[in-house]
Amino acid sequence: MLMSGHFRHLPEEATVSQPNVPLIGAGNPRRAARESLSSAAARKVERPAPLRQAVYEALLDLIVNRTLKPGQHLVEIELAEHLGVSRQPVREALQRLQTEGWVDLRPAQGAFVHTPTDEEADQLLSVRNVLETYSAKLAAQHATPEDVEQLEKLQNEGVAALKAKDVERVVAANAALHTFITQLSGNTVLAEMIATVDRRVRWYYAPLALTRGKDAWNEHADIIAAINEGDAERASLLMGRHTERTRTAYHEHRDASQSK
Amino acid sequence: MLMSGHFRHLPEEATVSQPNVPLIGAGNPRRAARESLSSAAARKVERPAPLRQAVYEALLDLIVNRTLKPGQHLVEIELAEHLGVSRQPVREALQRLQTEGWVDLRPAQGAFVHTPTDEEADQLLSVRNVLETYSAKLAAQHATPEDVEQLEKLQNEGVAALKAKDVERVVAANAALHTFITQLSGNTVLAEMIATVDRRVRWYYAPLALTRGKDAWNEHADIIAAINEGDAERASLLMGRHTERTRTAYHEHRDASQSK
DNA sequence: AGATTGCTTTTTGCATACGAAAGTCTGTAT
DNA sequence: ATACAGACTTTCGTATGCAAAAAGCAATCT
Repeated sequence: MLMSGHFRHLPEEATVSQPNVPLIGAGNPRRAARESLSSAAARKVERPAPLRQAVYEALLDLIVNRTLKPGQHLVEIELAEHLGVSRQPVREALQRLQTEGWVDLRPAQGAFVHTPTDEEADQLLSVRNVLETYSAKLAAQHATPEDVEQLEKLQNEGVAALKAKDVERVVAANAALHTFITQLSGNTVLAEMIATVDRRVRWYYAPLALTRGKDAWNEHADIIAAINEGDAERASLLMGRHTERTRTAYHEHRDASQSK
Repeated sequence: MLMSGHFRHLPEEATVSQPNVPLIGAGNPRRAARESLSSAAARKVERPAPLRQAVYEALLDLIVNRTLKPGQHLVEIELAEHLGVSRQPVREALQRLQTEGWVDLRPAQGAFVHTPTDEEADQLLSVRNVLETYSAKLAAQHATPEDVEQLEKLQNEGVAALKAKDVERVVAANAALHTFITQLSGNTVLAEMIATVDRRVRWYYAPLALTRGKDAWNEHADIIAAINEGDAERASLLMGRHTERTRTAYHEHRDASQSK
């Protein structure tokens, strides 16, 4: 019977911008909820993004940062009350999360945070690698000297972060570099696809907290060189090797942590 | 003001199984609507699939077969009345169609059938080719003798259809062969991704009504041979060439029909 | 004539309500 | 003590209702 407005399975101080807006009295709940939810992402849109968009982002964030755990049953009304909206936008957000693979919707039972298997994680990783390899090829064909300059900037940042042993910075720099290459491909469909897959891959493998060291950044340097020379085949080949090594590293790391 | 229950922009005899169920009197509309909509796909599910699933399939079909034209504004209540359900399941189906790229949802304006640009179509085709090339590689690594036998069956069917000059049969055989290879890859994530992309590619290029002739099937034969030998690199290489030629053929065909 | 403002109509977005299905618990019979 | 039946509870799925945004339209002003 949904005691108080609280969200049962969440820590009291959850990581949402404005959790648990109380919907006081007669005011307009929609307006209030929208104000509270539509932070960063929604603000720059001309026409206010619908509530469901904000709900989608909030839920995705809760899943990615593991406030909502894999396998957990998501009860619509609890999510709704937690976010200060009705069930409807929550449902629509869950629909979208399902098609993107973040939750499973079981008929007449509701939504469950998707639990990835090792197999599925590996398959996604493979697909990402293939797509990234292709994006490197295209990037080599399209990159301008300014683009290469930017690549080298990102590369330097990564190496610096590595030297400073700042793991978080290394991860960020690595993501930035790879993302930039996907965008250089000029194929927006491809870039978006990689972004989507990559987000799930990171989610799956995040618990491993793995970063490859200097080797990875040497490989980056070679890839950038190939892009600079416009050698598409070589850029593609090197990216293929690079991502494949990352994949192997994940496997070894996982097997090691599983057997202990 | 929504005269009669009709769907304004559709021909009277639309291509849905049971259009315009009247919802007579006091009965249970949900049950009735479900019965009428849940043809083929939904029937085999144990627990009855939700209405939104049937609505999704119906709408996707209407879009793919171009009853609903690119750019057309989809008014929720018209779709709802046409299908004999309320707006809610329609909304949820539209959500899903958006994430899959079939419709664009403009805030406060509703759904519009997505209009593909030449550029987007080509990008999708490129991505599909890359993924299919990879799937051929994996297929060569996994295929059993029985699988190869099945491949050859499909190949023979295609060649026979070609000889009979039955375009529709050729298209079907071609799709079946490619699909089977993606499944042989053993990577379900990959296979589903290809299926999704492929469906949109076919939609975009369908107006061209293009089929490559004997060459394509010779290439198929070579690919199957490589898979049979377990030669992953060769299968991959050949599939890459094959899909690339298909892409070129599309381009030439399109440019020809555009300039006339 | 063309642009502009204010009103009306249409359509979306969200909230609420209700019936139905799945899950849970309790009591009884064996 | 355990297994089964039935009522009870929870939660979903869909329908309906209502406020607000957008689109259309007409009268007015320049």
